[in-house]
Amino acid sequence: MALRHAVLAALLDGEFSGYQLAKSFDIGVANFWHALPQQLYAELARLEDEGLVSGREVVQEGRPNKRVFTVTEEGFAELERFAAAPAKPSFIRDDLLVKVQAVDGVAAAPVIAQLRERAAVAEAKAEVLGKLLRRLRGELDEDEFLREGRRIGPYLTCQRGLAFERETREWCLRTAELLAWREGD
Amino acid sequence: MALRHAVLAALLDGEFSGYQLAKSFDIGVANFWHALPQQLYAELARLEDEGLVSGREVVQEGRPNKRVFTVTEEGFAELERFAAAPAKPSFIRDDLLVKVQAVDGVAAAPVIAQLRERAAVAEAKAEVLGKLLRRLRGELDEDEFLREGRRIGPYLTCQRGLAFERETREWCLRTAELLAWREGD
DNA sequence: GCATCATAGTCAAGGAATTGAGTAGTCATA
DNA sequence: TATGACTACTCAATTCCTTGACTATGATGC
Repeated sequence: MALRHAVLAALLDGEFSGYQLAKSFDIGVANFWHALPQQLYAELARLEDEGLVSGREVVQEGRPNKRVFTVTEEGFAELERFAAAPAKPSFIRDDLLVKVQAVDGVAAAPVIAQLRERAAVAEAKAEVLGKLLRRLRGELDEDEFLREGRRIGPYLTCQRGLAFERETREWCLRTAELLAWREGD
Repeated sequence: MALRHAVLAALLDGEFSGYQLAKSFDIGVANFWHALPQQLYAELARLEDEGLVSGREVVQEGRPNKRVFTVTEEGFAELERFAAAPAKPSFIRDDLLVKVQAVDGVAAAPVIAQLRERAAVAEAKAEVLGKLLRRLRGELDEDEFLREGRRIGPYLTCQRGLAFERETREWCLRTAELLAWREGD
């Protein structure tokens, strides 16, 4: 159960509601953890139950009220424990790679189309991440920020995400070209 | 339910038993899909039930017998359908990145240690993948093989895996150095 | 004055994955 | 001769994740 730790880590940047997390998970934390809204709500409820986060009602005008959460002392302690514990090996799951693995045995055309689409998605995501990086470091240049910034965690993970998306794009395009060439020839 | 497709894709390269798959998943298919032995056995049983693979007993000397599986016609058809269906977005889950995200709020030392360990693991995996690539292309050079080979799927996915591991290594090392420097200063 | 979208969240069912233990034969080594 | 390591596979419990539908308010467009 490590979604909880991803949530705690995301909440280090301030108060967020389940809804906000569900939105922002897609660009920030989603570089390394993905979750649907229902999961986030459920996890936040559990975390609050266990006293690792505390929620408060925010009354809003012009839209429904929301509950925002912050990490408690116990929450920090839990993160601390988690960070010091041995990490389980990461894993990727990608339908598209399964399809490429099987491409010699199935029709290539739909796989090529999906590779190109994925390349476009990766490019868009890379751009978003690039902007996020510029926003995070503000006026400073990268080296300066990384030496002196007081909140570099998200920056570092975004760097990783950006590199990943760029490479996904390159590989998808290369692979799509190759398969298309083999089809046409 | 897409483990089944990863299994089918893996079985395109020949007959394998659950045990063999469980081993080789770690180097080949595990670049994009990870599964424990129990899951593989269960999935193979289900696939056989549904007629997508067919198993046969192989009597062995000096070790327990095993059941190896091959993809049936229906299995191919299922793969075909899968390859043509829209791919769900891939996702990554990585404890270590969660830890880095949270690194401003927790002790950095254990995170640094884990980054270095991960870098070493990634390097080892990159080497294995490099060897696998050389083995797959045999005498040919890469371009030639990709133009003319008749089984390039695994090669392409290994390329992606190799790039991923290399980048994991670079990022882990850079990040570990940075965090260590910030600690020491 | 109605439809639609965005915010904000909830509920329940079912499938998939992880955890942990267990069986059983073979082989090397100490 | 017994200890551990490897092959080969199984079972059960639990936890986790996904799918899909549902409620409700306010804002915006037509």
